[in-house]
Amino acid sequence: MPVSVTSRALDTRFDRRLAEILDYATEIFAEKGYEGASMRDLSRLSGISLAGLYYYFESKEKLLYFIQQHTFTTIIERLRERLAATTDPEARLRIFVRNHVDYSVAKQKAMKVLAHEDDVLKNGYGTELAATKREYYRICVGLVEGLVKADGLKSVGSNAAATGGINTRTAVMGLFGMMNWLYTWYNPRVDPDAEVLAREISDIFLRGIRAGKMASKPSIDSLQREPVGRPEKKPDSSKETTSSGKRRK
Amino acid sequence: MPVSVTSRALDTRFDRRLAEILDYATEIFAEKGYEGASMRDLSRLSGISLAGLYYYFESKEKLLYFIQQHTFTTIIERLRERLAATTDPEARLRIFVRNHVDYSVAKQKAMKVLAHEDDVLKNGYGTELAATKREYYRICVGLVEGLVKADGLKSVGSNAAATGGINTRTAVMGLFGMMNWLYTWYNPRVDPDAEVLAREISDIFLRGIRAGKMASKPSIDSLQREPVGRPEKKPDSSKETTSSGKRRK
DNA sequence: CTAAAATTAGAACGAACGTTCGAAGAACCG
DNA sequence: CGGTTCTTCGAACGTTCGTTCTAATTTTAG
Repeated sequence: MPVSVTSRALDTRFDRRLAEILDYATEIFAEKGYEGASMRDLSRLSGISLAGLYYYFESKEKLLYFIQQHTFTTIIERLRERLAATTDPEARLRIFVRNHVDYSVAKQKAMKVLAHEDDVLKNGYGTELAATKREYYRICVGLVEGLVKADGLKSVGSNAAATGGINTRTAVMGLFGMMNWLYTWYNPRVDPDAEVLAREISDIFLRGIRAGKMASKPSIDSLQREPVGRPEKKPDSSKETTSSGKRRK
Repeated sequence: MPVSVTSRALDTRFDRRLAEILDYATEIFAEKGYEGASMRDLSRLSGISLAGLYYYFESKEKLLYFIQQHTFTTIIERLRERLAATTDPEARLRIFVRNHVDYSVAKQKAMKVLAHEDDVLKNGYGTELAATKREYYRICVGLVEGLVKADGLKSVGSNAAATGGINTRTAVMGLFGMMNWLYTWYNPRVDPDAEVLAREISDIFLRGIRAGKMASKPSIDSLQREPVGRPEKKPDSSKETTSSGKRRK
């Protein structure tokens, strides 16, 4: 019977062993992808027999769930601790970025698994993870809105706010993009450390969403709704492709 | 024998049929991932028998290669056409973003496959795609450097340039992050169209890399080298994980 | 030391995988 | 019309997949 999911309980032999296996699993999932990695790969890497693995978890799916859930909750946990330190909007946003970048740099593989195998888990664990993810997203939106409010003015409407002429959702997703893309390119040997990196990303974002003398139009947009998706038949008009092949022997 | 890979040659029946299959393949690869999707899935979706598929291409791997190579070269092709229109640095950067966003919105699934199955292909096709990708990346770096130069000053050093205090590589990767993350969240029914989206992303990026009155330190950094990676043993000190499991019946 | 509990692993399960083969059907050209 | 070429497919190939069964081994506690 499952007990907890958070950090505690590294005490028992069982938990320590499971944690070790999860690290190995994170490694191959990051390397070969969830579907591409086999339990036999994990067996080989961990040195535990194929059947032996199943003493610690009940399925490959649950293995992925453990990894993702732990990664997510740890990030949020640490964020909450750090955010308690200040109420200044800009400082809080910088803390958010710093926290995310810190974890991405320290646990690059776990972040890759989190970002890469995002929509693998289905109805059971999938919805729970989606909720955790939404929670994290909402924290970020809250920080950005706090920032917009603190800067005074420039906010247009209530849910379709404009940040320097930029939709809040777009801005937040842009920030997540910069941070979550890290795993594809970050190389500790040539790239700045987490502190510098977080500052650079924060700078781009903060300057980016604040109004300045723009080259194009200042900000006349305010017509963007929130995500409430109504069901509908999607036409999806995409066609066109390549040619070339083998053409029969 | 393979002939071309670019846009032409939708003439023959063979090419038209292959193009159709590639569209179906893009769809399931986007939905289930390359490893997760089976040839039987593709057979079912396309209505072509399992064996019949192999008349048009020689392996699942080649299928992925076709999709990725075509997507990449099309984007670059269109970009080159559009860039010919102007020499103004800012306008050119905006064209780059617009072109990328346009394609991402119009061919969301293809972009997902491109971004998601980035490191699946190995030595043969893999290196060719990597070269194409690097070419695209270099175009973007060129545009950003042109922008920095046009803004005058602020450039520090030659390869470790500072754009408003931000490493060029970081800035470019941040931009790619914003654009390539699109496929994870963009919803045509609630989000701005490509034009608006491209403008918002460009605005964030352009304001972001230009110096302004900052809240924190202005820009004293200039100590970041370029990617020249020397081979070395990576220690990779990451440990720590979750607990909880089933604990034997 | 002994007995119970926790932990490991060899071997095998059915299912699904990518791919191939040979023959049958459809289209084309004289 | 007949003959050649292009296109399609059912059936099967060998392999690998996630998972389970059962028994043996190791650890723990009295």
